[in-house]
This record gives sequence, structure tokens and C-alpha cells, in this order.
Amino acid sequence: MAELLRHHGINPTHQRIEIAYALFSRQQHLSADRIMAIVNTRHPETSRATVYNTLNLFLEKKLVREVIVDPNKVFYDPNTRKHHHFYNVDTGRLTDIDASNISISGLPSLPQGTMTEGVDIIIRIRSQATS
Amino acid sequence: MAELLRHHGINPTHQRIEIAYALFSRQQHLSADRIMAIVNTRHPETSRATVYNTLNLFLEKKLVREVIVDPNKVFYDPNTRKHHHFYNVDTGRLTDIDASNISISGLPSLPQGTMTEGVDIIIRIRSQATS
DNA sequence: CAACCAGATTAGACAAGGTCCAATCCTTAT
DNA sequence: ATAAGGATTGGACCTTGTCTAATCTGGTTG
Repeated sequence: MAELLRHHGINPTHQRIEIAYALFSRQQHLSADRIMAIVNTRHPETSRATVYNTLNLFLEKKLVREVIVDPNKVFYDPNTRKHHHFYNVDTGRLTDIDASNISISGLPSLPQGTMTEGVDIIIRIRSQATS
Repeated sequence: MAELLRHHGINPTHQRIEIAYALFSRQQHLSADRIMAIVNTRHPETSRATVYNTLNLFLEKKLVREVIVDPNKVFYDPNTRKHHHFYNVDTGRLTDIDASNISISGLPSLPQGTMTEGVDIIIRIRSQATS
């Protein structure tokens, strides 16, 4: 874990390792508050500021991605390969969709003077009505 | 305008008409605070609670859509036809992409017991480096 | 081994977006 | 005119996230 951090130019401290571990051990999409909860169920208390500092650092160093699908929380995604998401609006659960088989056709060209930063496809799904 | 509201089963009150007008006259993507500002530059003060109540009502009645691209504000979109978005991460500007020419291939099937609610494609763009 | 220093962490104040609530204000129908 | 129901309001409140100044840490040097 420390090695992974170093490889991304991140000084591996206790807290950073804990946070990275929370994300990478379970391969899940976690919100900042979930991460803080997970990290602090073990013993050493980690402050909110540190959690946010660290997640922003991870983002900047491209160790994780952020997923914006819910109006009031950001999810952090340990999977940095190209992929998209199913988002279950009932349960809040995110599921990865590998991007390697996907192609989109019919897109217009980019607006003048801009360049692509990334393409996100979000398929919002609902749990089937059980009636 | 009042007619439009009635057609969607919305009781057309002064405030609701003002808010609808703000969105539909300019065909733009506005955040709640922008809408409040616009509505209140005219004379009658409209409260924050009303703005949010009304926007949520409009959403529920499918008069507008919400666009979730920025971690800390929701945009409301008066365009309810199927479409996607360019999102300029530098300027915060949203631009519509008509969906009628677009097709996506290679998507996996939906997870068991779920149904599609909607598909959003967000193309994040940056203003070109001018170097 | 001690002292130092840069970087990391911390608590707590703060800001912004959004919700909730109880009280008031309109409308409209009678 | 009046009662009833819905709409609106201010303000308290919550949550997510940022900022700051102070403290802590741990690795390096003498």
C-alpha cells in the first residue's frame, strides 16, 4: 500500500495508508463520510480535514477518480481505468461498466477552443417495481 | 406560461410563474441561487424556501430536469427532450447535445432486478490551453 | 542522541447548498 | 364575507466541504 502511494509521488503516512486501504481493499465507491467512518472504526482517530486533504491529494495525483452522480455527495472511485457507471437511484449503489467495449457515435464536434477532459456515461437505474 | 404550468398539473402562482419564466425565457441551465437572484432582481422578493420548493415541484412534474455535474450545485434544465451535455469545467458552462443522432454500443445488460431510469452522457471539456 | 525542519495532522470556525417547520398569507368556492 | 386549503415565508437547522492557525511527527543532520 505504501508502495502504491510512493509510486504516485505521495508521502505515505499512517492516515494516508489507512484511507487508501479503505478504498482499495474493498473495491468500492465510497463517499468521504463513509471513508471517515471506516477509517475511524479502527482505533486511531483521523480528522475530517485530513480525510478531505488526503482525498483531494489522491485525486490530484490520479490515484482515484471522483464520481459525481448524487447532488449531495461525491463518490471516490479507486478504479482509474476508463469506465462508466450504473447508478441505482434507489439504493445509491454504483456499479462499474468497463469502457473497452463501448463506443458512442453521432457526437457533435467540440465547441470552439475546447478540448476533451473526459467522457462520463451514467446509466441511472431503479430497482424493479415488485408489483 | 401559466398555461404551461397548468398542463403539468401545477397550480400557477406568481412565484412559480416567475421561476418558470426565468428558466424558459432564456433557455439556459441555471442553479438554484442564480434563479433566486434573477427572480429577485425584479421587485417581489421570493424566499429561498419557495425557490427550492418550486424547483422540486417542477422536477417531480417533469417540467425540468436536473443536471448533476458539479459537486456543489445542481443545475436545472428547461430542456426535457432527450439530450446530453458538454460541461466546461473551467467556465462551468453547460451546452446541450441533442440525443437523436447518438447511439451507444457495447453496453452490458442491466443488473438483475433493475430498470433504466435514464442515460446521461457528460463530456467534460476544458478551454484550450492558449500557450 | 538531541535538535531541527518541513511536511502532515488537527480542532474548530466558517461557508454554501439545501431542507424543515410552524406561522402567516392568498385564493377560491361557497 | 368567510372558511379551508394550499402556497409562501423566515429562520433554524443539517450536511458537505474548506480554511486557518496551532500542534505534532518523523526523518535528517551535527
